[in-house]
Amino acid sequence: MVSIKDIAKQVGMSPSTVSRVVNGKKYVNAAKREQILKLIEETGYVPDKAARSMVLQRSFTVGIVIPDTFNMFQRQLFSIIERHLESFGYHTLFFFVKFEDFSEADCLARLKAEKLDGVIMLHEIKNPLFYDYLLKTGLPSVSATFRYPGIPSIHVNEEQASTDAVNHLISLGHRNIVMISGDGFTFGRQRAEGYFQALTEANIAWVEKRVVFVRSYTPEFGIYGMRELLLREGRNFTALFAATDELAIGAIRVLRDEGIRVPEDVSVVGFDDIDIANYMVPRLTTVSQPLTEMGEKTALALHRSINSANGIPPDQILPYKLIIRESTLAHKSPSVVA
Amino acid sequence: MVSIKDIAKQVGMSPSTVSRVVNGKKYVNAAKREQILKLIEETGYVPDKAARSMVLQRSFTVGIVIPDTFNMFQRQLFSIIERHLESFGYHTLFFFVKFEDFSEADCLARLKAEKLDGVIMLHEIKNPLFYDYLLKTGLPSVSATFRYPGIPSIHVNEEQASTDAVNHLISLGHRNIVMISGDGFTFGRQRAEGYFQALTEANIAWVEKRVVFVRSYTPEFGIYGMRELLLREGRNFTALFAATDELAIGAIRVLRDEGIRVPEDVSVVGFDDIDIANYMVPRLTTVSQPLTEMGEKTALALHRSINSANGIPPDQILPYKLIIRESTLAHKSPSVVA
DNA sequence: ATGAAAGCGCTAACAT
DNA sequence: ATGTTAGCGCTTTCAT
Repeated sequence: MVSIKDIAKQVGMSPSTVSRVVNGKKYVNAAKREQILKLIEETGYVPDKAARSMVLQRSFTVGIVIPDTFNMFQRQLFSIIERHLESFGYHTLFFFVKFEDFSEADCLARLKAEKLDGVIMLHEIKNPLFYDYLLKTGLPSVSATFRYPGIPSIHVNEEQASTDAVNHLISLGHRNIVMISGDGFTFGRQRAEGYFQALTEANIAWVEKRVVFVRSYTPEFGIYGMRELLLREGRNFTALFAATDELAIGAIRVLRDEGIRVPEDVSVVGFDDIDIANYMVPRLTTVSQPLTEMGEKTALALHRSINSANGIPPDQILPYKLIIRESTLAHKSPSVVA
Repeated sequence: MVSIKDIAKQVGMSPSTVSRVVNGKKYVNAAKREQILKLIEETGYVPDKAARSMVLQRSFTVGIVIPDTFNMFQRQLFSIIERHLESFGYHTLFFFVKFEDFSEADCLARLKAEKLDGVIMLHEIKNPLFYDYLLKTGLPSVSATFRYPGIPSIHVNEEQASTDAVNHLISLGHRNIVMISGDGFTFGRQRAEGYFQALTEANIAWVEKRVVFVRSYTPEFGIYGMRELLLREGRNFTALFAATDELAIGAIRVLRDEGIRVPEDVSVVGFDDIDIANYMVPRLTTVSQPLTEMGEKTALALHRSINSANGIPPDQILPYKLIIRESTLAHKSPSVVA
């Protein structure tokens, strides 16, 4: 590999001069600069990142912590964030963390081993030590899609959004509404709370067990969730609120396979408005999070946090939007079933 | 940040001893080892990666080059690869490359700046300089899903698989088959070749313009592709072969919106067997690539290549499988339309 | 405007 | 078994 010394030797100058050229510093003779640039071009020299990071005590890269099973919403989000980060001049290092505790510990260790400029959390780590580290070292960090005390975060009002989603169902005449949500992350609980809230406000009696909590938020678990619901409730419901579009997709699969029509027999609303939602049959009614804005704001908040001692707004709550498509329909009989 | 010197000082030993403990080397007194381990635990010390990488001249990390618009198939593949790489003790660094030339150049520069142990290409870069670098430096590398001369690669016989897919349609009585494929990557062309091949073998006259090549392989471009087909052909076809499931998903959207039923009016077969294929309505008939095996083999081939001077089988061709689901049906009238 | 020298945190070769 | 030393590739004082 060609190093700065090689370049220096070949042009008969010192490494310092080459370094100055590479980093665009002043105080170097124009002719010499040209000569060096030319040689760099020819040799394809690129400064060693490790060496650079060692002396500078920083890496110009930010870490993104994300579940290794990231869903389509997160996938879209991190692309946007990555793009913005890059426009600010950062590289991006992904930390895919699995659900197991050891994976979180491992992630923390790797995080420490890098001289990151900052970190973005797209994943709600359970281990408090993780947040302690962030907070204690003052490593600039931002969380997106969830809140953690002390860490600036960008998110939507999950509970309110869910209440709106369920209200849509209620306004369509549905009274008999079930839900599939998930464990493990705050948002699953929050979305369920929103559901309870809507029912309460509408004076519809609700019971805990009409929402089933599954282990993950994928279509596969949507299948499990709906099967469980069918077991618990029979066909005694006319609408479903799924905590994610992917859960909804799995649930709809089961419904169809059981000969239950969506939306004629059961209306379904999802959450996230992932790309594919609009390609499903029927197109999915869902809550759209402002992906682009979220990504932008997240990258920007981190950038600000890195470049200024003074505080960042600890919390930014972004607007969501209910997207009504084809998977919800007015309840046929106006009589209340429940 | 706590360094190896801090640890050494606190226990009153030399950095070398601490280093030995950290790296699990022999020749260190058991009691001292314990003492050091304890302090490391307490302080949360983690060796600085840059420093380590600098002296060792390697990083224990492998780079994965992947399009920034990676599709669901690639998404599933890289997760598997990442998991296996990790089990071999490597970390993973992602290089998301955009379609533009500057992005490829940038990717190469970043690649050079890291002391990677190896690289996995999940993306067919256009710039030959990129491959030159890999080949000249002898940096261990493996390409998956496509071939490049001189680089060991893991893939499926794309052309043959496509021929099989189209043969399935033909065996169902379809004679009037159109295709949507994409530019930019070899596989798009190969899959089209397979299509032509099947028609030729079945003595069905074909014309180039019954396959439309779109710019990308996403559902969105499936929409464009089908619209174009409808423009060119009217409704004069009974089956569609889409070069990816995502293209198929977009195409089916248009078909349905036009009131054309799938599979009753038009049969559709996709390619890749992404997770969601089985959740579509109708479930998608498609060609399944052996994702798991592919990921395993790719990681293993790289690992071997890193740890042995002697050659790796330059090419591994894996078996594919046609998965027949609900989106294909026998052509209603046995009379040939074309 | 340019070069010499020190040092970032670590490991390994070489003492002892 | 343990410590001392040199050096990985770079940037940055500090001289000149």
